[in-house]
Amino acid sequence: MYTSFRGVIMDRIIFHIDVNSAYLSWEAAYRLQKQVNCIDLRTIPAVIGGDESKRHGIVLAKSIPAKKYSIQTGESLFSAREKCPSLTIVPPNYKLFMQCSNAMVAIFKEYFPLVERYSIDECFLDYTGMSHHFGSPIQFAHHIKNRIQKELGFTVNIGISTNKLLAKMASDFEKPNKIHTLFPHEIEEKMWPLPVRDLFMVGRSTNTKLLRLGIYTIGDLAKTDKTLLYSHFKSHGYLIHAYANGLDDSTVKPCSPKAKGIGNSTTISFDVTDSTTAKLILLSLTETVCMRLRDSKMTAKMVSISIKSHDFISLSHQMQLTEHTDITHNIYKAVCTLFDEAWNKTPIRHLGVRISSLTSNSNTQLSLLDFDKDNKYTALDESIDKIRLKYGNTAIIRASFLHSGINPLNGGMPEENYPIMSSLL
DNA sequence: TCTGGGGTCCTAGGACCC
DNA sequence: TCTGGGGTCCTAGGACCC
Repeated sequence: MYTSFRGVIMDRIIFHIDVNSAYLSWEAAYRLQKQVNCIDLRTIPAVIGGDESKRHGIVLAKSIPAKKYSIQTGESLFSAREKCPSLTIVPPNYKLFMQCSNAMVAIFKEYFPLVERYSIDECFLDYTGMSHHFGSPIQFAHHIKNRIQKELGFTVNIGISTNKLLAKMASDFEKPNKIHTLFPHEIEEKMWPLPVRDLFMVGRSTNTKLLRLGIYTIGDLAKTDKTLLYSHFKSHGYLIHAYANGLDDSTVKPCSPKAKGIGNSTTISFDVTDSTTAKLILLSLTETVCMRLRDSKMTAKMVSISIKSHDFISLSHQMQLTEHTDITHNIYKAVCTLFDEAWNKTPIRHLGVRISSLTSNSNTQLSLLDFDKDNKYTALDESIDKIRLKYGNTAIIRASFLHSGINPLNGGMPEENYPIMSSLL
């Protein structure tokens, strides 16, 4: 709720727009546009999936016919194929996905000064006070949905309500290509009968615990005593209780305020059993992370690594640097120390590098002791960044990667000389 | 050849201080 | 020798989202 200039309390009108099976729809629309007489992936059991030979073989998006075989996003392609042997599997094309996402956002920006890009395929819009210009919320939702379908070739669901949570829940109702409202007076009828797992922020683990407590539907949760929920879920209990009752006072925000951290990680196509190889992969991850850091004009003080072993046991280790930096060499030194301290010699499946405690690079002070050395490294990083910007990421690589068989820049989109997706959002 | 990658937030428990 | 207690900071891990 907010007070208008006349002092009248008005309900907000929030839209949540969600692309139906985003990756799959985008690929399908692209193929239809490029090729004549080709089959629409949305009409057959099909998924977008990673490369199994690289151990990236999971379902990233599924068609509605694939969903009928109970194929789930995130499950292995191996098990998806078991459920549906005739399944069509298509690799992801992240460049295309970014273009489709950007094209959709461009349409929203024709009407809305403020678009919250919640993810690559979801946006929140604030329609409050706009009925005057564009008609009733439902009329406008039809207009914008039809425009996207006609001009971009894919469908969206639109949820309409008085806050973001309810709008998001509404867009998740029947799909595809549908508009739903979930106003407060409709909560009891439309949201409370749903399984509690369908509520935003009730994940697998919370769901299991709720079922054990005899809480099966969102309505059950809404009517559960808050203090009981607190005793089992701490502050998360209060959150899901409020959500089950349709309460959310967060506002539609312009893009992402500022990143709290930058990280890249990779699943390696083989198990790594020696520290030389592991550190080479960590270097490639550090390079990408640091390029993104410098690109965002920030410096970092916290460095963390993560290791997932061949048997899927994860661990992480972190350390604070003595001062903020954006120098690849200095961050890599910390990464190596962390790895040596953390690795217990079990074969490694996955490695990650993440930096946080970010601050603007304009207020970073150089250490007096290392002043000359740091200046040299800063100049080196700068020239490398420039060359890569101008001639591509493979134009200059560290000698240690030569003949190593390891990608010199790891993280972001595999196989593509393309900027990191999240940094474009 | 079953199980990705990029994020954010919260909490338990230990270290340390007075 | 019957083992304070409050506070802060840090870390690792886990939960959730897309």
